[in-house]
Amino acid sequence: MTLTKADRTRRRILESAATVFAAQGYAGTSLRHVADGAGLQLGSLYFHFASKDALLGEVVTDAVQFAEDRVRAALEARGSGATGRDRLSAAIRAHLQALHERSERGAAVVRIVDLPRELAATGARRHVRRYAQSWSALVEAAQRDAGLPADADTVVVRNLILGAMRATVGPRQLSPAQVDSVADTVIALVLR
Amino acid sequence: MTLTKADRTRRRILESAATVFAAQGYAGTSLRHVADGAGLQLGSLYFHFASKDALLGEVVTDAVQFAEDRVRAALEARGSGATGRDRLSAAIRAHLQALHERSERGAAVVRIVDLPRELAATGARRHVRRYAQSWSALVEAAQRDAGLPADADTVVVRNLILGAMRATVGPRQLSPAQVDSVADTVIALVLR
Amino acid sequence: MTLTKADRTRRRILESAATVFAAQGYAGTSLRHVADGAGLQLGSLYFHFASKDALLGEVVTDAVQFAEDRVRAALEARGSGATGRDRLSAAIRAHLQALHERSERGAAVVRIVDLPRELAATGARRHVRRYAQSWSALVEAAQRDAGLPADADTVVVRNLILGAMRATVGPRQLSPAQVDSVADTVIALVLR
Amino acid sequence: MTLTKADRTRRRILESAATVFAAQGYAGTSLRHVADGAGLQLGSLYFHFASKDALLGEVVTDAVQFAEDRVRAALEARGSGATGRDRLSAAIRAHLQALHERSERGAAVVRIVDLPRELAATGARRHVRRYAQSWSALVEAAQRDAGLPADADTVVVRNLILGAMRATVGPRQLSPAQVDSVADTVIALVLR
DNA sequence: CATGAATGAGATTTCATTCAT
DNA sequence: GATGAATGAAATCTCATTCAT
Repeated sequence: MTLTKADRTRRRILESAATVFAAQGYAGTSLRHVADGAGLQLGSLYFHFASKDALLGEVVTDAVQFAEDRVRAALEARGSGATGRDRLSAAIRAHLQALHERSERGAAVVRIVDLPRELAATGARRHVRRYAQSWSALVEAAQRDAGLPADADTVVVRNLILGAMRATVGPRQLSPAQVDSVADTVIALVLR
Repeated sequence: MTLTKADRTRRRILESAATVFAAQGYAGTSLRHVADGAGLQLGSLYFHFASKDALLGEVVTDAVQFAEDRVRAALEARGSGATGRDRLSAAIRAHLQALHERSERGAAVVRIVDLPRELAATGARRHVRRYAQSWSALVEAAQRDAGLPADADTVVVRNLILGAMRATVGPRQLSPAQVDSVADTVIALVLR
Repeated sequence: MTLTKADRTRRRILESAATVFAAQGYAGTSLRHVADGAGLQLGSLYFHFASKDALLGEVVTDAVQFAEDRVRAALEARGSGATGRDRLSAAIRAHLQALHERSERGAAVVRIVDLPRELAATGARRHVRRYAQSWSALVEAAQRDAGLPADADTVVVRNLILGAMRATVGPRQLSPAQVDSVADTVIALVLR
Repeated sequence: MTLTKADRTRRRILESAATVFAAQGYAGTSLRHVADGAGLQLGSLYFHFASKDALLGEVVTDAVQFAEDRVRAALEARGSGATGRDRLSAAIRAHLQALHERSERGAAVVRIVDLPRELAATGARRHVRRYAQSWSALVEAAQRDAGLPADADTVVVRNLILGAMRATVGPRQLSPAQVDSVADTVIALVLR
């Protein structure tokens, strides 16, 4: 197999860290807790990640890429002829699904995106920014479509939509059906 | 008048704590930092508050009451004849204004409301819940008005709207004019 | 009394630290060991010193000042008419006595003066340099006196003499009589 | 020839260790640093040395033998008819040259000889003691010659001379010409 | 009311050491 | 012979909390 032992351990650490970061925030996360979740001793984390900051950076990068992949796939499924409204609607559903996926992947984005202090030194910011920009494009297209208010600031609208979706993640996990229903509501609310 | 020295110190601590909690989150806040901000020694905090948790509880209670007051005042200004749409629109503007007020009062709600773990033992939860319920009522009325999608779950819609507004608070303080403009956008987005 | 509780604790920490630094070197010194020697809990050190580096800085400053005082007193006792030979001879005896004084004061200079890496940020370097310069002056005067080889580099000679004296400090404490005898030998060796 | 691969690796480790031990002291030396210097992975050290202590023991033994060889060669070059003064003078120059040789061999003796704690279990102490005794013999002969004060304790004088020379090793490497000049000064100072 | 001093638990990080491969 | 992966203990430092003054 092409997945080394280290690769598998790294992934276990990333998943444990994503869960704990999402639940407790950066400062509230203890690496001992992360290590426990990964079935490792505390010191062993440092074989795989240089510091808590570096670990956060990789978790965020990973989570953003995950959401990005889901959104891209959803848009590709719509085909190139779709309207701005349709595309935004598909993206909303995909983003929500990613957010509510098993906490080890999706939810981490939620809480951490607004903790930029610790991300300073890492490369994760680039990924976050790129993902945000792809949402700006989606919003702009929908504004041209009259799916969204045309005279509002695109960035503000984008942040409102992302913020609304972020607020749907709570302590309890939602079933896929519930996620779908929430997606319907978001779409009904913003894409009248 | 009847404001004792202790009362004034208490208020200074609450303001300092609100600022630091909002900026750094609960776990990221050190009481030394709070004490510095209040011009006190670390040990002196404990004369006024029993613990960090208790301090958080009071900050949240205080901040929620502050927002509640603003929203109530805005609604009263509309008079009792206003439509559901109008009332929700006024509440959105007032809530946003409270959120972006001087950090010592408003912003604290933002980051902390979604840290229910630490609030467990305090009375603050009651206030948060009561405020949320008053928003449910506003949303429901607007749904009856056809200002909002009538067939969506009221609680979900309420959380989406509050979440969108919460996402407007960032590291940089907004001017009153900017807050007004953001309020226009939120209203345009959800109350088409 | 004019010595606060904190002052007394600080001194206990400095003495414990001087002993341990001298015996184990900087890297080999654990602050837990220092705290034990001072009869404190580990964490309590940080009320008095900001970091291990800062503690080292104060220990070195303290030890250098101690040796400086002894040498100055000895020179003053000789009076202003003394020859360069006499003055250097008195300084050697005083320096050795300071070095072999209770380990909590003197010996620390010994091992630590040649660990300049850690002293970088502290003000201790200034003291060390000043003390070294006063020795240069003593050596130079003795060279003019023909007490020491006149054509040798003053700084090199100074370092040889200080190095020779430093080598007299070992794991076992010397009695004052032994220190005196060692001083006689040093003087006989370098001030023929 | 008969130098196996393991032998060559061992030597690389010893050289790296000598450099790092000399620069950072025993406690300040991390085996990862040593391994890096030898172009190996950390774990591989343990194939060649049983522990950090054992490695130190071999480094010290090696360094002492190196100095011993130099001194013996210098004495043999003087021939058997040389005076005690001449022999001591030659030994001083040779010892200094060994001390300032490439750091991988010489300098290690310097800092480590006075860390007897860690050497306890190893055979290195024997070598250090033997080398020190050969210096005692040199000093004693020079005392009989009237090259050194005759009534001083031989061991004390020996330690002063070795200590003075040790103090010449600093962070910066000296050129052979500088070493020669320092040797001249040491000889002028102690062998008037 | 407030401070100064101390505590003890917990945080991140480093490091010597082990062992299967 | 050497590496990769993990361990466990110890290091420095932070912090909520206590309590005598």
